[in-house]
Amino acid sequence: MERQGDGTCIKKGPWTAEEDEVLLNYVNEHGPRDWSSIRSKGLLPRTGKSCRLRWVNKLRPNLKTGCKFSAEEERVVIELQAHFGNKWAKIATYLSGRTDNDVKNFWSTRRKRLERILQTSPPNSQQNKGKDPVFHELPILEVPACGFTAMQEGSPSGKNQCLPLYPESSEEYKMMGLPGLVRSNSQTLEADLPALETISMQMVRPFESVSDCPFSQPQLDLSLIPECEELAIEPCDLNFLDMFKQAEHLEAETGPKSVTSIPPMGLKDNAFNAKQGGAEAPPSPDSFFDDFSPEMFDYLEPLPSSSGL
DNA sequence: AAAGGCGACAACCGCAGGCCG
DNA sequence: ACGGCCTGCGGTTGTCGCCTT
Repeated sequence: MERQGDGTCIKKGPWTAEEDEVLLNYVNEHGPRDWSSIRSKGLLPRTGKSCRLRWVNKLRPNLKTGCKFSAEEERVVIELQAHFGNKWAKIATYLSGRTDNDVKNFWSTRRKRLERILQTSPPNSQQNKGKDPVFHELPILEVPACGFTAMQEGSPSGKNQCLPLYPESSEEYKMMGLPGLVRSNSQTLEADLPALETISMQMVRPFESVSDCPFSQPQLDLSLIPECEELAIEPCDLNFLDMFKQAEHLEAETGPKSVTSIPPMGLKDNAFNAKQGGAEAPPSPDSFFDDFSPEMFDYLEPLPSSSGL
């Protein structure tokens, strides 16, 4: 309990069943609003904020409480995070029964795990001396941002298209990741929102089989955003290729079971090798995604739930 | 069996935006 | 136009239970 200036006490910490009941009764009677009046009326010694949070995250109807993220949900979160950034509330609206807190927790747990996995990897090659560790860029590496665009087969243009992304800040750019720099022609994000709705629909009705999963059918028609082309090459040098070299090195040392035995994220061998040689032109945009497949997620994190698809 | 690591989840905090007087 | 209040959001931290060593 914490005493306020007005003499009243504010309770913090875990909610009791009795408090939940009071809160539910209040919402049933008044609707999910006027949270502050719950305290002012003396119904609960909780702030309006705390009440709202409790209702949104636990008491609201149709929540998937105690239910782990399915493989499809994971993929959707990954895709949407690549496009929206850390807009958890927005992402949550595309996942039936999930709250922003759920998505946020899911993502941070995932990120922590990835960081830890890579931290246990041997030190980077000389190329990384004096640079931030590669794992700082992890969210980039795990997000093949164009994967879900393959489901836009019914788009008006009749083509599968990548959502356009124009990073306005370096932070946005970092969050987005290289694949997000690739897009087709002049489409707006708003124009692609129906496609996102499709994702939501898919989440409500889980894919019947692997072959139904739109993520497994990448047919991309992509081109680089001209103004970002230069930027796109940079992270490739700094991160992707470092990762690939690391992976290659580690695989030689520890065998293919190593967690860092990383497939080259859709880079075709020729593109990868050309880049390694350093003399050739950067890989073509298409070559980044020709090999995209759902398995590309799996090196980062096994998806136990996906095995049962 | 005990200890530590880790993942999942719950809840708080600070900030920003909208609304209203 | 301005300030206060309310709501919503994102970041962070704490807790608990399970698993591994």
